[in-house]
Amino acid sequence: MSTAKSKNAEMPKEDYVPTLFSLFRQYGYDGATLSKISAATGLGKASLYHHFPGGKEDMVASVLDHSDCWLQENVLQLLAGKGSPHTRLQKMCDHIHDLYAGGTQPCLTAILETGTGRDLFHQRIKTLVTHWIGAIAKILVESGLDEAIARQRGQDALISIQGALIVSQALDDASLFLRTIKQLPETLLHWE
Amino acid sequence: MSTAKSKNAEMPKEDYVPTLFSLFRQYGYDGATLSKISAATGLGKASLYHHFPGGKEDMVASVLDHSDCWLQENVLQLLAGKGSPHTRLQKMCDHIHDLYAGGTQPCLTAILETGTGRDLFHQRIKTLVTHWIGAIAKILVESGLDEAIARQRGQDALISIQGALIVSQALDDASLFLRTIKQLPETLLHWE
DNA sequence: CGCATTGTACCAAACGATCGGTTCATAGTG
DNA sequence: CACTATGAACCGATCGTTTGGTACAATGCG
Repeated sequence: MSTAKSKNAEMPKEDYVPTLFSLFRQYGYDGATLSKISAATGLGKASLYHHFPGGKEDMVASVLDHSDCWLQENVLQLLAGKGSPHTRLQKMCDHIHDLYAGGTQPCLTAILETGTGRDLFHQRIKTLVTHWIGAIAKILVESGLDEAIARQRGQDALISIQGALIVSQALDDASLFLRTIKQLPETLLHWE
Repeated sequence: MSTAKSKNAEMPKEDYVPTLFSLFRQYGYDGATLSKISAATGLGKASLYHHFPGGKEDMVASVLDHSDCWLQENVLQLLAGKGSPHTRLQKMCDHIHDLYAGGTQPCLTAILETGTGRDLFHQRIKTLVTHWIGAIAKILVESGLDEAIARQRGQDALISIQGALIVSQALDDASLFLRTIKQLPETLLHWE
């Protein structure tokens, strides 16, 4: 009986990362105050500093570690694996769908590129996005597209995902996002 | 007297809107503190409250008024005007290029959809984006596309613009944004 | 075994700094 | 002079952070 909310359950700090992830993607670095974080995690401020000695910056860093891990498992390994390119891209889109809760949740990296967060995490985000684009471009080359075209389409893939998230949330209409990622594999692999 | 010479020339509050616009698009609602606003405008806090009695929320509202005006002049009137659809879309893209400084500046509406700003301005932003999409869809219908397809492509246009802005800034590479808006008219008008 | 020691997980309270917001005396201009 | 615009000080609230401590389980040792 391990999952129930026991009062004295000792939680390693990884267990709080999903909650932090949800908070930072919603409020951003400046907007996610320690009070909000304390309320959301159920931990006192001081306890937060026990798990994350570096404070708020440390928390975001942990969330970004988790994001790097997500990208590795759900995109990089997947795209480099077995199956037809179309199938692999399809699976990537399924994982993207889950990550953004069907278009109802914003993107962490996008929101961290604003305000104070940008100064602190821009380089990490740049690296993450670069790897993502590179992995898509690679599978497109593998399936026969020209190198330059593949690189452009890798960029276009991220553009579509990020743009669809923003517009979907501006319009309160997730169907926009769903349509975009659904047709993404065909769009990327289309000839000429 | 002419416009130039008075040392303490009275500045109507509209003159500060561009500075506020630049600040809010860069830092967001939570990140743009009154201290930053005071420093950027050269006005003391009291003077800011003289021009904007409603405080920070009032300032953002004025910036959004300005944005509504921009959309009206640079998109809605333009797309409803004379010239071939392609030419009009081209001109719209030129204005978009200027608005976002060639892809080097973030989007105000996107950043206001985060943190505290979302609760305050979501409805206004939703209306603005809806009008933008509608205007693009209308000109596409006018040039012969099916109504449903035109509506989708109007959404796709905003998705591409917003996405390109985000990815360009994540990668420190404005060429991505430039390429996207350059090929936007052809993409929107393409047959089939 | 008994019992002190250590280490972990947690929190209430308070820190100095800064937040958004307000007031007011006065400098500048007509 | 009257009046407007403003700089500067101030307000209570909240910011991120730190201190000092409690509760408890595991360990060391006689």
